Amino acid sequence: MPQAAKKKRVRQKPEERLAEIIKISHQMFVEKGYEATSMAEVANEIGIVEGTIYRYFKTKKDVLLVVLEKWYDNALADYEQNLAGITGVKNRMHFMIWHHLKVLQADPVLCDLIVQHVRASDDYETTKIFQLNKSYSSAVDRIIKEGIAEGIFVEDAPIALVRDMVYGGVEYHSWRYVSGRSKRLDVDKIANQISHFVYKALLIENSEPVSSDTSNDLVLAKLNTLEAKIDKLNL
Amino acid sequence: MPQAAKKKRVRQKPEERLAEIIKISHQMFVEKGYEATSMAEVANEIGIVEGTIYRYFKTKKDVLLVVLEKWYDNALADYEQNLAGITGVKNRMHFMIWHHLKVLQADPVLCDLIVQHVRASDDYETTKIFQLNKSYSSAVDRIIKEGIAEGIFVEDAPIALVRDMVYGGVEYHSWRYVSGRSKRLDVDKIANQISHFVYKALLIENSEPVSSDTSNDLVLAKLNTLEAKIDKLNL
Amino acid sequence: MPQAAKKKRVRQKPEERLAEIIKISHQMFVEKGYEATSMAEVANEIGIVEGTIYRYFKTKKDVLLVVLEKWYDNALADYEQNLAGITGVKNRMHFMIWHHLKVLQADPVLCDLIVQHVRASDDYETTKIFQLNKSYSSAVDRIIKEGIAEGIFVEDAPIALVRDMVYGGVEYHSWRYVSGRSKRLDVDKIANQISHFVYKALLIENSEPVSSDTSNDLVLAKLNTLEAKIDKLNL
Amino acid sequence: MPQAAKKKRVRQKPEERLAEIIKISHQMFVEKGYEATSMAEVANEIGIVEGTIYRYFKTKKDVLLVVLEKWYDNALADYEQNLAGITGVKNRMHFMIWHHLKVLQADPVLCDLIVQHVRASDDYETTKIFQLNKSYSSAVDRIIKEGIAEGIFVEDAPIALVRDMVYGGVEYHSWRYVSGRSKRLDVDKIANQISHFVYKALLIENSEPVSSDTSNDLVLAKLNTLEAKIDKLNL
DNA sequence: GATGAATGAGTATTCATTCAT
DNA sequence: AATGAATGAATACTCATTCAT
Repeated sequence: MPQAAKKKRVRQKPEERLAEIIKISHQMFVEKGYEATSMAEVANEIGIVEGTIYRYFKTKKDVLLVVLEKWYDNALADYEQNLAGITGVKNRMHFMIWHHLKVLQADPVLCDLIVQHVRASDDYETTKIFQLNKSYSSAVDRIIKEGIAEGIFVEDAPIALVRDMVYGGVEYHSWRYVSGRSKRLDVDKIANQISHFVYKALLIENSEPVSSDTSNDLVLAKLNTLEAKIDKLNL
Repeated sequence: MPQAAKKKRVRQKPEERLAEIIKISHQMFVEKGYEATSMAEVANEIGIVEGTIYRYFKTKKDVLLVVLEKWYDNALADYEQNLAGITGVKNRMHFMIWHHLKVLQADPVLCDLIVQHVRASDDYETTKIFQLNKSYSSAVDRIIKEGIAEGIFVEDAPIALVRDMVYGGVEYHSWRYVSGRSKRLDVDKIANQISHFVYKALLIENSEPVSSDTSNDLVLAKLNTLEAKIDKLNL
Repeated sequence: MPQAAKKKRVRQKPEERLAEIIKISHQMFVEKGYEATSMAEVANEIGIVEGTIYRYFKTKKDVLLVVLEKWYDNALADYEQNLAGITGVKNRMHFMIWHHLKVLQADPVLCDLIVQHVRASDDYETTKIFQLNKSYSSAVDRIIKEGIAEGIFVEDAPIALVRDMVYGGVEYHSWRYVSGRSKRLDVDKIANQISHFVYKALLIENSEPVSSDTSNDLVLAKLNTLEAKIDKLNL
Repeated sequence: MPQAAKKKRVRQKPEERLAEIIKISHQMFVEKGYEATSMAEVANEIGIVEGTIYRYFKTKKDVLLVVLEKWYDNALADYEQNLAGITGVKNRMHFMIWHHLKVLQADPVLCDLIVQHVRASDDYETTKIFQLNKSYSSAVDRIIKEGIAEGIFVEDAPIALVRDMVYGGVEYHSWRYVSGRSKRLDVDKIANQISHFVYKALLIENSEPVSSDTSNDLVLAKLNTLEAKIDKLNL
């Protein structure tokens, strides 16, 4: 078909143009998938021309990378802060899992893009996403170590394995949801189940009741503190 | 002019040709991935022309499907039998997990192909692979139900979730290995860890040494001690 | 997909096999069109193998040619005879047109195949179909010449043109029907219209009333009277 | 190694490139037919690559469609105007037929392409060509109705049939010429013949010298004469 | 800084026909 | 006589990327 009407040429600041490319690419990658999205379509949607995108990005994959980085960065923006504000191993563990589920629920497609196109590539470890992911997943390690330090988790807790089971389980479950195999993704319920499950599995065998309030650990900690103080008083 | 020697027409039994196509495709899919493998390459590798492949398969994706089916079928060939020969919930659970890890360890790339190209497709549920997978994963359900029936697992064990965590965890862990992020895949160790982990998480709290209603007692004991101390102070 | 169950090998007399190939090809050409019908499909439908067809035919086009010949031959089988049994220029003309319409109505697709694949080819004039068609269309010429000889058609009747308009008109009209642009193909009505149209156009201007059966009666009555008188003379 | 000189990237105005593609495609379609013309050949002839064509056209068939539209549009450009300038039913009818013949004579192959590839397709009625053709053939209807209104054509003139015979006849005749079966296409002569033929066939019988209800009378008159002569004999 | 026309290297798939068995 | 496995050449269409303007 012959050409359609010429689009108006809108000149924009580089940062805005860049932001626009990222935004539209993000949208289209999510809607149609990475491979099914052609640069021409992206350009057309923005109202610019393919060549222009290549002034900002060396490669289509670069666009994807930046899109994913931006999104990931944003998704984890307040994660650490929020996590820092939560006390108690169980609470923190619960929040971690809950947060991961939330992220997956909000943007399952992007997660998939990371899995398929970033994590699989050879230079994954050089990407910013790898860094983000590392710091993200390190939280699991920290929390478990906290539990160990507090004496509620077994000393030989298989940290890496727990991480794998938490993330793997969440991803696997979410995938069932994303692919339509599961009807609903009840984030709160699943988060509870998983955290409870993991918590229980890590507990020192006779250290504590598994069920009980999530505040059990807190209570113990407080009690210990209290005891110490009282001891001092007694001296 | 480059070489253009006429290829000798080699006639082969259909089963052999078919097997050959499946074998070479399998290899190349594993080595280069599905998309990066062109039918021309496969044909060339075998020493036939593309058209010949299309006498045996309607479509490239069909080739993939059959390759995966064949492999999967084979991988699960004696699984049920072996599982049937194992007694004890813990042992059975361990075997189930160990077996899955073994399969993934042997052919992680094919697993990936299933995830990426079969599980993702709309007609997944009509594939033989779906059936295989279903019967495969149903083993998890059965084992957990056995545990419940035997009175060692909690009545409200989140079966689906456990399944997700087991498979998800195994896949995630294996993926780290496959992608080279993890050095070794110690199947036995991991199988032990996971099965232990899951087993413990599912145990009825005071039914076995694993759990602990004793923890409650501890708190109570602590509180009693504390109370006594406070009482002393008050004197 | 791998091979399905082997078909039983049925050995047949060459003539039967040939007839079968022609029959099935005929059917499939009509149903799916020439290009859309593959030799493999034809063979499969018969229960034989591609190679076998090529023992009977040199080429796919040869199959088509024979199919069309056989059909055409058959369609015109009793045409000449029937035509010979009809007297009167007008009646003969009407029959000729009516017959052509009937043929087109019965097998419009085959006619189309002739137009598209046979008539268009360079060696058309060497085909049997050309011969058949020639003898077929020569009937038009003969009838018109009869009309001229009888003194009812103008001496300079443009015979070739009439032939073109008759066949062209019929084909064009039928095509509208075949392609669904026209609802019904009322063979009798159209045959009447065309023959009437042509007849009138060819009539010597003041030789005879075109319409009216009433005029016929008058003439007949007159002729009868005349005959009686002549008979009397002969006495 | 054969020549592999890098092609110089020649940039051209879109309209020119488009025109070029249409022009060359037109030529090659005419020379080799639609199916036998590959996009690669067209591109090569122009000196561009296939991909470039696909910047201007979505599909090979689109190219054909535009080629045909352009040509048809052009062919009919001044038809209506010229027709409007001609008075008299007979003259107008003659011009209509003559014009159609002229078009066919000038580009018989393209007509064939329309017949084979456009008119046959399901979405024919959505094409511009359909519109053009419709308005084109409606001229026949109008002219015949004029004749009826003027009282020179029979009231019940089978308009649709006439249209079929005119177009069908012209096409059929032209086809004989195109396919080399007819030596010459004497447009003027044929146009005269057809228009005369049609005109005469449509005339009210005794409205003009052409027709004749008078013919009946003439016969009767002759018969009367004859009778008189016989009567004389009887005396 | 931007444009957008042009590139070029794919890629799956089809099918009439051949020929070794 | 038949088989049917194998051929091989063709073809429309895609798209990330480049570069002349």
